Amino acid sequence: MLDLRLLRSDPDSAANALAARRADIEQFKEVLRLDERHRHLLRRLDELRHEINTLSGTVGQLRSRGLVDEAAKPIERSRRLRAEVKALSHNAASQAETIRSLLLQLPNLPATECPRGDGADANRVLKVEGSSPESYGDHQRVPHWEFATEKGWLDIERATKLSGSMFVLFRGAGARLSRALVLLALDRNSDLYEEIRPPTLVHTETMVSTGHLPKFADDAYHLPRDDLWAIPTGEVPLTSLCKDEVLDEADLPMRMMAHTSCFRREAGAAGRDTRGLLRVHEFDKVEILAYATPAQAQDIHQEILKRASDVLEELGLAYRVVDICTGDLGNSSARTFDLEVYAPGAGRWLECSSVSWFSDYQARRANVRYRPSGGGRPRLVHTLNGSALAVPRVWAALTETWRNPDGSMTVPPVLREYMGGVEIIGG
RNA sequence: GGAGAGGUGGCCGAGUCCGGUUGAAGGCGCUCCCCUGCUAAGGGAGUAAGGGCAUGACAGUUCUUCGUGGGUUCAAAUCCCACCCUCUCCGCCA
Repeated sequence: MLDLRLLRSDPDSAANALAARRADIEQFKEVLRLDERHRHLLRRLDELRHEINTLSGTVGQLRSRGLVDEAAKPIERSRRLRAEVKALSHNAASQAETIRSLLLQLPNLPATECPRGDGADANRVLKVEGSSPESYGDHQRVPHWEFATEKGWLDIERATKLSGSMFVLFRGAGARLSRALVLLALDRNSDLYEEIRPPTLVHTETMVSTGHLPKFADDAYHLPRDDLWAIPTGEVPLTSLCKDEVLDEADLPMRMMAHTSCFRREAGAAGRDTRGLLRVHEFDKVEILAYATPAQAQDIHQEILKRASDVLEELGLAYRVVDICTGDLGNSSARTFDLEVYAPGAGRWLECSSVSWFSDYQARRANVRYRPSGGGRPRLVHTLNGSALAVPRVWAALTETWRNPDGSMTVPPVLREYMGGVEIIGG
């Protein structure tokens, strides 16, 4: 959520920033208009309440001195004022609600460094690491959905039988490989990031805090009977972990990681990227996330990016870093670097991590604050996160990249300790 | 799911029966100052959040908030209703 006072004090730059990401400017202007009226009403209410408070003080004093008759007049006046307050405060409350719901729909302001542009075409590739797409052998250019099923590592047909299309099932060495990737990602970050195993079902409010609701309700699974939502990412519970808390500045940055299932309805994506593991409804992911002071935020952003890309490097995968432009930025983000891993069999770059800086947009919704070391008012933290490793797409790129001419797969050295020391699978 | 107890400021904890100068005693923590050669101990002062108005800044002023929402009243932490959450016991269950 954006800071209303900031919008008020500099509406033009806010409007420009929002326009850069193609947000609804009319909605933004409506917020400002309503806010103006709302504040006017608040002022009037304050005056009325002040008078009521004064009058009841008077009544109390008169009565304590036994002057009951003298109290009749202020009581009568106060009673009339109360009626007025009731009527007006009803209006004020509904105004505030409208303002909030409009505000919740407005996306974050993109960072000034964020490349301008209307869509994915304007995203900027910052760097490319590892083998070039042309350098792979024919044996690596086989898509995973062809050989992995054959090898018994992946069983999409049966997963579909259980849960429908776009659900997948790993088995045998494939399942173990999935688990190995999770363990690797956790181990590589356990030096600084506290491991957390959060709930995967959360309240509506928790989903609102990260910005996944109210705008993107269609993308998430909802259990109406208990009004719980299946998290689309570990970012959701981690961001709200310290909801309504005031942290000490000395505790920042506060780093956390979580391995969870992630659930996505992928509404509107039906028929797109549906082969194999390219786009699935449920997947495992290790998320890393930090609360930081505004001053620490940029360093942490780079730190998360480095950690996420280091794992890909260790796995011997080619990847690139993409600086997401304003028009393609996620709703809550001020700046995002996507990591895309190259899958030679699928023949394309697969987005496997979005490393984002949310400024105070999520923290304002979740109300996560810190008290500055020098004292003073609590301030909102900044939130940052990224996938340390999202299993399916990395699994896909990995099995394709490390595929041998005989159809077996060499287990990358870093994964062997998690694979029972095995060097080759499917031989 | 049943019975009981409880939800108060950064934390602990009074106040709730008998509504009024209590935004809230006391303590802890924290900040500043004093004292002590250092440390330990001691003394003093300050210290909730959010919003409106106003301001160059500091100060100021006012409103709201004692789990949440509603009600009664001139006046609610305190009375009434509903709901949520926590704890203990019982039941059920991996």
